[in-house]
Amino acid sequence: MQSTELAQGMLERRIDRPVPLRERVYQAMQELIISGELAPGQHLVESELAETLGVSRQPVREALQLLNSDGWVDLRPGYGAFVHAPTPKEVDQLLAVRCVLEGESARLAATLADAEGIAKLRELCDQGEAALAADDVDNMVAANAELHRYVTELSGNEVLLDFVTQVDRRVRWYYTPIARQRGTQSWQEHRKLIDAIENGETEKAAQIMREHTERTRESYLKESGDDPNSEEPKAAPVRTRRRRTAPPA
Amino acid sequence: MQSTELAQGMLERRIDRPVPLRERVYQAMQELIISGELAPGQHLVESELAETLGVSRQPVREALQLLNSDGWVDLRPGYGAFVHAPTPKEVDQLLAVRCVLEGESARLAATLADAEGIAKLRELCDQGEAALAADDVDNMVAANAELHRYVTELSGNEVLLDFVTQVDRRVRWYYTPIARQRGTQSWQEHRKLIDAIENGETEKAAQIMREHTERTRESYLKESGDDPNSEEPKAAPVRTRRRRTAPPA
DNA sequence: ACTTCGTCGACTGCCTACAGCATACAATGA
DNA sequence: TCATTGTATGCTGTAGGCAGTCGACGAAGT
Repeated sequence: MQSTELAQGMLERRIDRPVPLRERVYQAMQELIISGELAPGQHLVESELAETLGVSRQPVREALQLLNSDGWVDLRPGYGAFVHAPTPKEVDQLLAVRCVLEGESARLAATLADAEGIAKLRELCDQGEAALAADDVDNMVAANAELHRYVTELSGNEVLLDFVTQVDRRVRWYYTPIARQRGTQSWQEHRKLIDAIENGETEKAAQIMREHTERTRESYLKESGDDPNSEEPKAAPVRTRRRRTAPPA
Repeated sequence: MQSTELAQGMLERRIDRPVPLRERVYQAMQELIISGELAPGQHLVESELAETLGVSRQPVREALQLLNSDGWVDLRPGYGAFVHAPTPKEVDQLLAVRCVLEGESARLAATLADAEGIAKLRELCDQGEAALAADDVDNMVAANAELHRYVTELSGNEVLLDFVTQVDRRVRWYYTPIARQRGTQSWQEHRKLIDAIENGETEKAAQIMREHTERTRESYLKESGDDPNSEEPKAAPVRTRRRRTAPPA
């Protein structure tokens, strides 16, 4: 009967189940970490977080495990959770991995991208350059991130997209100063990349992307002034009195 | 005082805390999935698993979340956990990602590897070829996996190692038939790879590794006979009576 | 003083319990 | 006969609580 099908059609928009608490805790804690309210190395006490966020310990625990698998916190069985303190070395290695992954993204995108995709890439370029001209760093970083993400999406490899996203989450912190430093040149490179993708020049696109991301990496090194081999976390672990401290790694 | 330092030195071996239950549950379930006892698509009921494994639901939940982040099971909030049913497309994409990641591994290894590392690689080759000659597929697969892993370790990039391991876990299933098919040729390629690494020929090593893993990927396609674009899971989801079924994705 | 031992508080890991929703099935009406 | 509504049951999400262990601190012994 058509009424049935119609009804089903109307219900097709998935019913949004209430978001589990663990998801919301995850979001909240991510923001607390980004904002620096939870300092790198700091010991995260489940009961405190639970009280602060107004939930029980269980969703907090589950959120912590999520955060752990995303690299935001380190979990030491029996000792608790600690805000992850990235070392310059780790960031450098992440940027190196990003370089090869996105190189492959560009290569695949060059074989697959259609006119629509190209148009969207160009528009993101416009947005980014407009933000640059307006000295609006936040929007420039956002446009940049979305452009890179979208290239990977155009690669048609969802696993690749997944990995790139993982890397991206863990280095997003460091983009702002880099973006400020790289400025105009970065967007010129984007333009060339898009041209190569449009023309289906796979190797050239891959090459451009690799060099582009490699320069980002160099920018990070210059900007941070850190020894890329340093194993020292940038922020020293916080120790408060009567607080469990991290055991020897 | 030296006695103090001595004592600390002796304690330096980390105290092995009893392995948390969630870890053991994780292991157990991984094996159940690999052995096929838990079929792809099957709904995993927390209380059943808890009873089977003799623990409460909590560690089971935590193990499920671990398995989720490692790609073994899919978690749908409010609906429960389902054994991940990989599609040929997904496996193909994973192998494609592995290809670029390990290519980079080889490149870096060629710049860093020392004599000791090279020797270990050669030994793994010996082991693998011996296993091949003895028609011992399991050991051959193991040697192959360890060789690839060790190349990445030699790259000196721990993040890269982490990512390669992730990919590896998710495709390990499929190695056995491939290894059987590729046989001798695979180990010849390994030898050439090691030579290139030893000689510090970075680009050549990377090239060899990319082609080597690319051939693995092609072998998978041939062996499985599946359309790499198929979105259909290889094993149909199991539905039992009175069982919660997967909601529309 | 310096070390060693014991005590205390704190936190994690795990368990049990309960509320609410989802599904399957039966009953009801057209 | 088919669609719809009601009902029972299973399962997830969350709360709260308890035992074991770790770390800090102080007391006692050397």
